[in-house]
Amino acid sequence: MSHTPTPASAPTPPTGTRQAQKEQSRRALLDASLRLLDHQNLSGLGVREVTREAGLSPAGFYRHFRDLDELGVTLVTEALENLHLMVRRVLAEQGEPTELIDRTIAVIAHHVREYRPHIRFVARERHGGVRRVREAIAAELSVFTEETATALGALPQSAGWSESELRMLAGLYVEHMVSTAAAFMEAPAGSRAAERRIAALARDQLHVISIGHRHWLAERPATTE
Amino acid sequence: MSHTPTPASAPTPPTGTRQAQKEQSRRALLDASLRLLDHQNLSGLGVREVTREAGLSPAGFYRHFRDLDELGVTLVTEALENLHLMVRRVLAEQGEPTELIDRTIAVIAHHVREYRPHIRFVARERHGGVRRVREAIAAELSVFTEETATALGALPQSAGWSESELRMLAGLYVEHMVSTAAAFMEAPAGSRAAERRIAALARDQLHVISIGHRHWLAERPATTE
DNA sequence: TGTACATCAGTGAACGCGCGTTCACTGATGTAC
DNA sequence: TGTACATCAGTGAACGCGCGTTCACTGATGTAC
Repeated sequence: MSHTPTPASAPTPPTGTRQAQKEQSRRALLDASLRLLDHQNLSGLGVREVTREAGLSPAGFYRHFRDLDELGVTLVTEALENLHLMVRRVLAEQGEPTELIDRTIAVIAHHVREYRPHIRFVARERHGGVRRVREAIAAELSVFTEETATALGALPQSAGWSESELRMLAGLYVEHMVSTAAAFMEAPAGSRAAERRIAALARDQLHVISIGHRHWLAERPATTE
Repeated sequence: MSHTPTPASAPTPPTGTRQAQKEQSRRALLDASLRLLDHQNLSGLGVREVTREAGLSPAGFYRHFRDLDELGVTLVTEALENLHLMVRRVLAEQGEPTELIDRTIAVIAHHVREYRPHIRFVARERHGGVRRVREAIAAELSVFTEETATALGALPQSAGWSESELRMLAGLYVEHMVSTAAAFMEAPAGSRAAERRIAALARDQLHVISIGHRHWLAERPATTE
């Protein structure tokens, strides 16, 4: 913190180099894993495979992680931080429903473009074979639903809604966001045409939900709650 | 076809026994795989693992399948036939929206209870590591969306809807069915309480969509289509 | 600045193991007469 | 019905291979004086 910046190529290497190099290797392992996970499951990953892709010797792996499960958990955390970022950006939007919907979709599309490997990882492992990972994802999505419910509660069209009704609606929105992100992700990498098609579809679907939102209090079924 | 039924425990074994025994082994391999896939990915399955679970020798596997990919494709086909059955049963329902929604959820819950391993398999591999499997699932879901669109088009509240609007709405319903099935599936195996909670939530969410459906023509955004 | 020692990220070789696949075989099932 | 031969589902042994993990090591980085 209070150190002066280290000059480039000093004759005596500056303090901190070692730690920075270690961090670089760790990052290389994580990035190599994300690359391999593009066409593979977490449970299919191998130590030798990852170190090969990262350019380390197999034994080097153990300077950074006890085993692949530990690396897996690290990836989950990273991926979920990412998802978190996306949801927060969506919820920060303001304005009329129509603008709000368009900006929500734009945020999702941008986020998938920027963090495709992380998003793919979450989609793949959400119902995947590793229980600990599945539960971490479910817990995070449940937090998102709560946050979304709070945000929805602040909108004028939610006046008179109970908390559990808000959570119900939030669940619908979150589920739709997830499946829209998955759709963007499955689209051919650079295809603007596909992206536009998906965005237009998602937009209309969000409008259907939004219209349902507006008329719910007047038309909800009798036995709700 | 024109054979008489074979009497039990004949001194000379009846013709057809051999084929029936082979079929039994094949079934054992498929069932063993489904059991193993309850806590594992398709790409994590092994020939020796499957034959061990099925009670065959490793070499016996090759009398039935060329490799695990072939077995995997067979499982996909079976699971999707199952899903097909479920969707057909949902679409065959008739009546007022409220009844229709309740019966839809009942069909999904029943189907998940009956065919949990198949449903789990589809959920797990939908975004899983095997492209061919992923594409088969996507293609099948797309067929369901078309069928659902046709069924929705026959309802009185869909008068005046374009084909592409019907597909858009059908996509929303199918996506919701899938995520409801996934929710039932993740619930603790026998918990009626959890099932009831999920069903009540799904019911209200379907009502929101249904209300949106009813008001769409009057309130849809200007630039649709 | 220079020197002597400590740390520790990364290496290369070695291990035992379970894997997928092949092979020649066995014996119950099926068929022809 | 009985007999002699054909079929082929399932077996057990064997193979070569890549895996995860360990180990003693090396040499660049860091520290104390």
